[in-house]
Amino acid sequence: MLIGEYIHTIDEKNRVSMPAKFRTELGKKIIITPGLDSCLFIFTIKEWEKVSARLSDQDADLSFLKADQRSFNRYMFGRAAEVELDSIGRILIPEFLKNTIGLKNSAAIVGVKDRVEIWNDKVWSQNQEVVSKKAATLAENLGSENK
Amino acid sequence: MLIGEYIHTIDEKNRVSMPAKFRTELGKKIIITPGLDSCLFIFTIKEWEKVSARLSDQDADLSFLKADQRSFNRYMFGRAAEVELDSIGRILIPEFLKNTIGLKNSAAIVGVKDRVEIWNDKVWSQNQEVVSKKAATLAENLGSENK
DNA sequence: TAACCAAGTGGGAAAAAGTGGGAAACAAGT
DNA sequence: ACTTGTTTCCCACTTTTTCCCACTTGGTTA
Repeated sequence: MLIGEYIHTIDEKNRVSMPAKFRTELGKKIIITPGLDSCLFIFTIKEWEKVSARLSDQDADLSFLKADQRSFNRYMFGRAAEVELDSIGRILIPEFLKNTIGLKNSAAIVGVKDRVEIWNDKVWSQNQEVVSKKAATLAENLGSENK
Repeated sequence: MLIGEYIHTIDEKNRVSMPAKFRTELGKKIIITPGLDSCLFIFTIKEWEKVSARLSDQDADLSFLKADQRSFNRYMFGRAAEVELDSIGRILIPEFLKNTIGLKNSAAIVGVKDRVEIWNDKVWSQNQEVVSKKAATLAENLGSENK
């Protein structure tokens, strides 16, 4: 399971070290896409296949309109990239993805169970501050929805 | 069952000794997360699997489509860490978790049935004072009511 | 009371992880 | 073919983490 938060540098060549703890589970090749809430999503190849199959499943009840589904798919697929880890575990972040979430030279790399997220580190910590205050409430809401 | 309160030192390398009484029950690997009420939770791997499964199920493959689920998963998994006890029973507290609850060089380690909690020792003792006063009042009220 | 043991604390040295940068390989345009 | 610029690969430095050993303290036992 991918968990934990790491702050790593993005160097002038757009390289970032994957936290060592993630490398075994991620494997050598990964898929990186723009995510939601201004971060990037990183999936293992396997996970990506699952996710993309479900997303493009026309019958799936994703609770949004078909037109929306199409645009959403363009967003997810059209801007996805397959990236390889170099010999010491770094990945190269495509320039266009870097720009979409305003990455500079420091990123938060976060394990969220089945995926990894990449954030502008400042945005990440601000977000977490807000969320941690709401955590109790969120937990309760999810608890009741999951019924 | 995990019970009792211990005050232990956090050294310069962020290490804390698990109370010897907890070690057998906790096992070699544990999960440490931010808890509620400004403390950290420590779970056994088993307990963690139960907790995380319950809180994140929904539509597992596409759980990232729901905003609340995303925030909560980020909080839950992004700020969790799998930690191993060293040969003499110490754990390493990740810097980011230490900061979230303002840990300095002394911590209260408390057994709470299925989990262990870690508190800033001052916060812990203040909390306990408040609670014990309430307890006394409660007891008195109960005593007179029970007439 | 001395010797002993278990638990907690501290610190040095080796190993691993993260960072930076140069040079080879490749591509594109002139 | 040559220059220019980008990408990839590799090496080297620095910092952090991990592993191991040793000291201390308090309680127990001979």
